[in-house]
Amino acid sequence: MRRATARDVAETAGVSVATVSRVINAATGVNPETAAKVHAAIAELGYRPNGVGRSLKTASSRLIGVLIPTLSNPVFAEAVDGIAEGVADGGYSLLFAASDYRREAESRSIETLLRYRVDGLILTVADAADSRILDLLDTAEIPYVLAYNPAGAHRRPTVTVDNRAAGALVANRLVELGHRRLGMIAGRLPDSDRARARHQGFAEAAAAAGLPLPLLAEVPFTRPELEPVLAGIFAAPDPPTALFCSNDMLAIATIGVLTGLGIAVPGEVSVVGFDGIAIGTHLHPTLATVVQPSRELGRTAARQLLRRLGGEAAVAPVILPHALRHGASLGPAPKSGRSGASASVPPVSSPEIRTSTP
Amino acid sequence: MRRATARDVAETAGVSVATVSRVINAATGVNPETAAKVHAAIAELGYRPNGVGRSLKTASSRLIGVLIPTLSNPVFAEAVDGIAEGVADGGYSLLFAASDYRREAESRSIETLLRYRVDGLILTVADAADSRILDLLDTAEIPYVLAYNPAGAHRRPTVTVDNRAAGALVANRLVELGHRRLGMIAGRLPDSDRARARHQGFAEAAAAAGLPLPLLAEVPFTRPELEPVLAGIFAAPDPPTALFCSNDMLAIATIGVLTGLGIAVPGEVSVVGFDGIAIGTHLHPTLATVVQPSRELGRTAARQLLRRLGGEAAVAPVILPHALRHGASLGPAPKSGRSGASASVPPVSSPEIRTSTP
DNA sequence: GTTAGCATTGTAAACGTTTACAAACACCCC
DNA sequence: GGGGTGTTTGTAAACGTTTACAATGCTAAC
Repeated sequence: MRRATARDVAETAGVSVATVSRVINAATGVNPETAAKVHAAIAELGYRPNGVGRSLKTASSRLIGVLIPTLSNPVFAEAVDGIAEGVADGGYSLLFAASDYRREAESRSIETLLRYRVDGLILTVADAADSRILDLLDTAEIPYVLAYNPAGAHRRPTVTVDNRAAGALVANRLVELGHRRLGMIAGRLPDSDRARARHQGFAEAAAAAGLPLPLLAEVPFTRPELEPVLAGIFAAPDPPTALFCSNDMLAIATIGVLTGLGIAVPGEVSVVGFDGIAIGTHLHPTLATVVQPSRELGRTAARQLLRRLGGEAAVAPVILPHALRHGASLGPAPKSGRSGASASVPPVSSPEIRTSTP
Repeated sequence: MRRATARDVAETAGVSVATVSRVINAATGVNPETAAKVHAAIAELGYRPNGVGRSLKTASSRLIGVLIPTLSNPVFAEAVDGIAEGVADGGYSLLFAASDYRREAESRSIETLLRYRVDGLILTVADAADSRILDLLDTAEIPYVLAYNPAGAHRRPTVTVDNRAAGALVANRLVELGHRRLGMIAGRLPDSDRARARHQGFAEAAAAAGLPLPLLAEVPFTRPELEPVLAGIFAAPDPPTALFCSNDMLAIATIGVLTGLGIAVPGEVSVVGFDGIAIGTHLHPTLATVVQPSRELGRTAARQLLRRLGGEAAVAPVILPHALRHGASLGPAPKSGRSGASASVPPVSSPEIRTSTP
């Protein structure tokens, strides 16, 4: 049976399609009796307005495109849940795509979303400062809001935390705990401006505290091969006593591999993550991490975009608060190096050290 | 600047819109030189075909609607990732909605998805056997595939595991380990036919092993208030020595609350979850659970739906394999009850006990 | 009784595609 | 040279809405 159209409803109700349209759009100026007839016809036929026809005519799809790296990382899943919550108020629906951290998939997915004529986009891209596709959105004047991507010279609207300050916060806390040899495990830096900002803050704070440049290991975001990397790091002399991981998933995997290698966490090495995924507090050991409010971040991004769609001019970046959550994976620096070869760690001069929580 | 249309491209290239359409659809029978001209015009104007116009004409949106309870539970997030992977092959995109476990949101969301004229749907509903909205989809002959919802008399296409057998598997394993007083913590049973099937299998196997009816506590899926529930259970005489939770998130929360109440896991009570979310192996204690292949489940659901859209008749249910994953949250029954008041547990007669792994 | 004003409804033209059909043309064979 | 065949292109109608505009009928004021 063919699906009923407004025309069918019109015939059944004995009115014109224009009247039907007025009724379903709750427009003013239609006789209550007529409206009742139309509603009866709608119910009788099981009519459901065709959004495609409407979109074509009104040039508005009531669709928001969402692109994130992957749903397998709870930090993004939660944000999308928040976005869904946020756009529902405005009567928008979500057209979803995942890039799997691949840049070419990023462009391709956005192109697809644009084909559907989404009214706006919420995106987490590899690098907000250097993105052809974002340039394209800008020139085409297609409204979008970034999520997680750091604010910067690009002046693009985004909702995020201060990743650099957060990275510094971690370094300072580690220094406070007596760590002198720091390391960072990150997803490939070119694939994540967040990770880059976190690393920058981390390294800067380490330098400010008079520490040597932290070791940096980059691994692919998807299926990182941590075992050889970590084995290598801890086979070398004077390995780090603390590792900052660019996200919680990486931190969890890192702790798992370290444990497998017989390296005690936090006895021999402390691990700090980033994101504050809910499950972290239930891990063994509980995960020390920088918490960012993901659901709220998604909701805010949605709200900002709706505001923009509502006619407001370019919206300013929003920086949400972050916080360091303590966990059992973080402890004081061990008294001596793993190999026993390194000299004892000199005491840290506390006066220079400050943690900052925005 | 107005967005370029096929008409603009046609004028620029000096051809008709029909030819433009033929070119972008890679149709046969167009002169290579003409095609080149058209491609040049497309590039020059930055033309992007309007999917809305196309959908209207072709009566196919190349859109798949997805409805799940929530993205906050990794089991669904992973499945959606799998679905996205699966439909991408066919050139489909995903229109996403979450019901938050509320039935009325379920209908409302599906109605919305249908307005966009999705070509098909992948759904996890509260109760596949009793759903007005699924009846509606059936009569309207709108293709859909369920995910996670158990197969049953309703004969609806679904991709799932044998939840009942899995529930029985858990009970049998607990009996093997000497547990005699079992309990189940579940989301509200009317809100989840999966939980119901798991409970059924669990209770049946317990009965078959000659055990008393397992205790059952139902809590809301969203923000379950476990503390009073568990406190109540363990204040009563002869509390259970093993708890089967209807999903991993609930199991994790349960372990957390039990620990807070000073009840040792698995020393005093064992906890078994369901879903096999990846993080479970990193928990403290590691989570014993029934593993279902979520990503694969999503991928399969997508494939089944595409097959159906490709013209195949009603597709049969697919039952994927499940497996019990051991974890430290599961141990042998304690020698005596928590209060010390209960009699010693009689030894279990092993011959009657069988575990089954499909 | 006329007519201005208002409320209600209808008519028809878009929106951007796809596609059946027709037209134009070149080629080849007799 | 005529006509059949095949390739390439164009014309125009449709898909299901919304909405500007016109038309209709009614009320009320003159």
